[in-house]
Amino acid sequence: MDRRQRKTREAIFSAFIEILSKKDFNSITVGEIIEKADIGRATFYAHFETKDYLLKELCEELFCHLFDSLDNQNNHRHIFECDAPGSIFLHLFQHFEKNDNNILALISGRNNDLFLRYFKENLHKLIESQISVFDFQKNKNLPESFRINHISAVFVETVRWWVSNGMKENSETITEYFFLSL
Amino acid sequence: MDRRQRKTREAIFSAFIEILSKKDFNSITVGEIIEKADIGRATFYAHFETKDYLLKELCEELFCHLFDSLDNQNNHRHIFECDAPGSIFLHLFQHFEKNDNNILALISGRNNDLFLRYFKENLHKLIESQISVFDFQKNKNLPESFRINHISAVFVETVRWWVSNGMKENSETITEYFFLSL
DNA sequence: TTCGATACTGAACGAAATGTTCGATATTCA
DNA sequence: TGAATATCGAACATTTCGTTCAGTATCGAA
Repeated sequence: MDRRQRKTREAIFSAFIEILSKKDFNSITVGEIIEKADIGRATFYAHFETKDYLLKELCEELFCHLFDSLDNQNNHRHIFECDAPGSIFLHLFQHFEKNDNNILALISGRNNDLFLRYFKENLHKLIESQISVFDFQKNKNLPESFRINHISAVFVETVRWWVSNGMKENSETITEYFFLSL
Repeated sequence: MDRRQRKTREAIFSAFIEILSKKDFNSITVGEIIEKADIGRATFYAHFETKDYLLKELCEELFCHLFDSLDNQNNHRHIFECDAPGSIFLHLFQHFEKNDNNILALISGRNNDLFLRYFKENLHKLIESQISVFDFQKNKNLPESFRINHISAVFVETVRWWVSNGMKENSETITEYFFLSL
């Protein structure tokens, strides 16, 4: 990708994130974004069809990054076999703790539902692949699709509670909460 | 309230619900609503300041009704003592099953996040008052605010799963799922 | 370094939606 | 019946949207 394109795209994302942490998504205008990003109006529309697509691409960028980095760690784990099974969830909490990609500004702002929904969708696949970790609650005879939805929902809600309560617990403790509450 | 006001308000709500079940909230215009409700533009704004307030008042109306009717049933229960503790959740599922107030169109449409968030807020209070029902999972030593958030989240997600999977289970079964998954 | 390709600028535009105003009309309820 | 009030509906300024286009700046490959 052209360096100019990268810079513009980055400027738009960055402006958008900053505004998102302060204002409701619906009330944000394209005019605001291009002013803060300091780009021309036509340029914005050359990159993103609408405000909704901008949001979609931002989410994809953020969560693809997040889950890709997990996959890498996962591969390392397979190679060195140094991690406990299920520690992938600890890694997730640690990512939030480190606030990679300013993700905290988004999932703690007033638009957090927007992001947590995307997050949950991505989680679904991860949990499906890790479902064996949760065999301990298999005896309850609940349908598998129910269980997967349940587990990802509980994870997302654990994150929500943690963040909105000031993240006073460390990532190990919150991981424990997550598994205990399942 | 003046009969004219009631009729107008009802027409607006009804039109809004119908449109909500088909379109994304953000893309709905006031023009559409007043056209379907068949009222004058000025009349709409005499009733609701903005589209967001309309949504807010709709939610309040729906969920206040729902929880008020529960309170009544609850009082009956106190009087006759014929129900098992915790059956209040069965009653909730039954309300959805009967599709009171067309609530299903809303929580199964593409805007269900909007309503489920409001629903969860209302649930919070209910669950706080019913927390003794969940003593069985108290031994996990999780903070009470975490537990309350957890329980309401699991309830909401159970409803979401149930509805989006076509409500194949009856309300007794889904109540069982809810309690089993806690 | 050059040069063709491409991305950005910025102003201007029509279209659509917003929220308000106001005089005229219709309805309500006491 | 009559005073109060809700609705109508058209008109209005304002804001936002999404597009167009000619001119300028930047890029990357040769």
